[in-house]
Amino acid sequence: MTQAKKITLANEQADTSIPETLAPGPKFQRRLSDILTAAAEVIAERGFEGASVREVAARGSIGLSGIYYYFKSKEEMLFALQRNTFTTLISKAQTALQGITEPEARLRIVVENHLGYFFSHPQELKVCFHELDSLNGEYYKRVLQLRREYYDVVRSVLAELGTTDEHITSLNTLYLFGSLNWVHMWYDSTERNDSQSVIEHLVNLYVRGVNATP
Amino acid sequence: MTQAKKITLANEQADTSIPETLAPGPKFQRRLSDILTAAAEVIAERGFEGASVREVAARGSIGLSGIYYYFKSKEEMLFALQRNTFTTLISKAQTALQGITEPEARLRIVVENHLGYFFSHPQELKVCFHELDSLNGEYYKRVLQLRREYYDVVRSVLAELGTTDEHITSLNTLYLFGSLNWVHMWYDSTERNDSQSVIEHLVNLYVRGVNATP
DNA sequence: GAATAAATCGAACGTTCGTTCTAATTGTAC
DNA sequence: GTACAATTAGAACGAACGTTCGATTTATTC
Repeated sequence: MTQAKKITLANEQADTSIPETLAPGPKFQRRLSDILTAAAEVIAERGFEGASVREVAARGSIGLSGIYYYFKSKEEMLFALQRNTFTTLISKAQTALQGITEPEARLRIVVENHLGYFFSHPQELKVCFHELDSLNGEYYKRVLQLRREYYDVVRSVLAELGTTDEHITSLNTLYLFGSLNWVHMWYDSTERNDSQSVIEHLVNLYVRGVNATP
Repeated sequence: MTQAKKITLANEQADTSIPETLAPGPKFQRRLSDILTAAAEVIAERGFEGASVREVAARGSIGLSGIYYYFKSKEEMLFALQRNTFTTLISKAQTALQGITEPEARLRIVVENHLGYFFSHPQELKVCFHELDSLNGEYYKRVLQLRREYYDVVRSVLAELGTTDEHITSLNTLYLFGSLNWVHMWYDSTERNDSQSVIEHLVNLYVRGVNATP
């Protein structure tokens, strides 16, 4: 009954030690994931305020009130979407970085990871990009924390690359995030816009730009 | 009576040759400008869909229905805001570039112009950054055209700086816009965040990053 | 100061929104 | 097949939205 609340907010497993009924249930998770995909589509297209729960429900093949079985509010839906995206980005980046030591290769991995996820999940990234401010209170704080974690991953990679000045490295990290997140405004997957060259030229820009003292 | 429509959409002067009554009237323009400032504040804070005409009216010290004396719809208000911002950005950049020939100096001027306008009008730039997709039809087309004009100004400056490859120059221009437009997500004017160093490091990054063949 | 235009106001309209509630349906274990 | 929980459906709520309209106030011209 309070399943949705537990899952999306705390992600804590039901610690009931009764028989063998999988607590959240794989079916529940699959349905929830479907709804989040629909939500990403609608919110990316209309913005969070402009997206109606009714349209998310329709595109998720569920009734309007059915949404509220999985989320206690529209805002919690947005929170779950952003939380999923950032935790995925962080864990994928950390996995891909493991064992790689060469600084330029590590930067390439970070850029590839981010843009690769954008190419396959453009709506999710666009929503995370646009709608942080649509969250309030605890939701806002927790997503902000995840963004900081992700930011730290990228900054530590840039720090190894060139200058040792912390302030400059921080600025460069923020500039890089700008470049990365702006891609959705111009990248057109229907044109033969080579995704690999987008990645390569961005890496080149920062490899050359970060190095060398003035 | 249909003054608002003429001004905001076509900007055509009333060609009545009667005596000496200034057609649009400076008072009309001043009031319209006040309302647009209020609109920028509210839309920057709540997003276009989330911003209510009622709140814009209240912050502009005018009644709800008074807004519709100046704009025929909420969407036209957003259009006027974006049009003003981009035409200002373009004309300021062109003026500042006049007579300057050194490529690096020209890039510095472009970055200074954009960020300087952001530091003094953060709400307006945030709105332009976020809400292009909230416009439809003719409004959308005309703002898109202005963005392209501004993009061309910046691209031509970057083209003089280094590589002669058109495709790479276009990519670098888009990366630069990303870095520039992302600033509003992290720049805090209350902290002693030195705005000049933000400009300088970004210029350095692109001066070094654009040059040199792989 | 009367006449005309510019600017503002207050009330109301139909619509859509997020959310809730209760009942019905489906799946699952004995 | 009966009992019970998980899941969905339908109808309804009050609130807030963009927009319109007629009347009223303010400014301008003679």
